[in-house]
Amino acid sequence: MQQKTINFENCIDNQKSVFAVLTPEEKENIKRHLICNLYKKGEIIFKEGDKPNGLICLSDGKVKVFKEGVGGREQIIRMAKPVGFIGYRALFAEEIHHATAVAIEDSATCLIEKEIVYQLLRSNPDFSLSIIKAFATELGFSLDRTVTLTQKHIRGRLAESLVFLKDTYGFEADNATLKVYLSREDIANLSNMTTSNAIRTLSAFASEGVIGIDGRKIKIIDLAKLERISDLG
Amino acid sequence: MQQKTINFENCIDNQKSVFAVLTPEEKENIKRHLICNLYKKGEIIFKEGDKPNGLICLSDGKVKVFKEGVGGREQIIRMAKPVGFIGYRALFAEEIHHATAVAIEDSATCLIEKEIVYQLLRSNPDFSLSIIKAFATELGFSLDRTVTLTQKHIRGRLAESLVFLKDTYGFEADNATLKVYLSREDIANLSNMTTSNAIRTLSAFASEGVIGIDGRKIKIIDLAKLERISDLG
DNA sequence: TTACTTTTGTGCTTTAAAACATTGATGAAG
DNA sequence: CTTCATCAATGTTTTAAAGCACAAAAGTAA
Repeated sequence: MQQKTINFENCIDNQKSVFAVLTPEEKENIKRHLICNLYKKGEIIFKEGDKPNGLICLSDGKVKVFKEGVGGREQIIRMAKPVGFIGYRALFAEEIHHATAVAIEDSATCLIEKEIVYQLLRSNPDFSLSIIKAFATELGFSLDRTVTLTQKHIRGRLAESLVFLKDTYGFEADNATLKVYLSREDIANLSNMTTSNAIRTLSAFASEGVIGIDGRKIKIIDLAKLERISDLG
Repeated sequence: MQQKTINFENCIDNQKSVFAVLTPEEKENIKRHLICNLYKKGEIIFKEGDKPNGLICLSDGKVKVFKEGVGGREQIIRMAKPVGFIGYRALFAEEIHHATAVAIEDSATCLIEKEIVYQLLRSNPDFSLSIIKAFATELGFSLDRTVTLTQKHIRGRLAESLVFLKDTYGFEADNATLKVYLSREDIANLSNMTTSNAIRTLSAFASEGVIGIDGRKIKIIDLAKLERISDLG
């Protein structure tokens, strides 16, 4: 257990989340029942086969969610940031988890029990509507991704991943360095390629002046060119 | 316009659909407002960029839904059968369509206007819940598919597609012939491969005695073996 | 029918990406 | 500081799948 102070309530009060449509009373009720957890970098939050027992909100940190594929090869299907949710698909499908969530840096989560979530869905139509919209949007991303992961070539896929990481986590203060530090293997698993190819292609991008590399620090030097590589496929 | 008589109400009364939770009055109200359409084989029902104006139910026929990828290559993301819905993702995400739906045989659809759908979502929590569950399940399929399409080899992907077609459309009276007749190109677009490779691999399966081919008629001879090929990747 | 287009089937070539092997960094643990 | 382990980098080989070219078959329309 860490000593760091985390504002767990940020999950509920965030104006962009599905909770924005809740009444103050509903929010208070959730807050009273939050079950919060801390995870160290590398720790598993849930894994394939686990039964979901509530809606997990990532309050602080970063999390990768991946599926095991053929021969144990993992495909990263989501990168979560605060304040976002993880594991909700299995919860609402009433299935066991089909993916594994691992903290890629020290992280904090809050869990809202299943019963409370369903109670809200039944009592607040706006909440249901925002969940439906969130799922429909997410499904759109997933389908887009299926097409790009299968059709783009290595350079296109890697470029797309880098742009995706930028969009998700943004830049450090220098306005160029990606605010997320992944291993080459994770970058490969996100982009559907082998680790060697991720390394090779990152080097290629660096020597072309599109990005800068310093260990796990990746600096985007020419975003327009990176986007062009991504779009060309 | 065809003369064939279609029972359009099957969309609403189907016990397995999301409408099963509606009251008789709600169902009657929908039925009064149904907008029905007939499409000939090959006709477009909606295309990428169109604005959805309601929930489309496929009442009769078969429909493929695909996205245009790199270089215009199409990836089939859904195969719809009666009684199922198409185009609902864009509707609920409040986006334009990100995919195109084409009838692969003469088909009939009913459209439930957007306003009526949203009115139901607001008034009937069970309806919302079943929509949420449907989306969560669908997202699960999509994520599974992303992994198999990217990680399995050609034989595995094709075998998976054939099993998928069997699960979706079932068999003819002989209990072996797939009850759907796709071009080799469509089979390829479903399985993320080129047409030549689909043809080649189908021939290979046939000569191995796993399937039988007679034009577009595909007979599954050894389902267990086909599933094994699919699982091995 | 005939002509024309589309679809299917094959063989051959090329290429992108995986697999493998090895070495050099980097970093944590004793 | 040294040792061990993980991670990154790079070159080489192998292979799966795409690309291409062409011929045969099957639909489709005039």
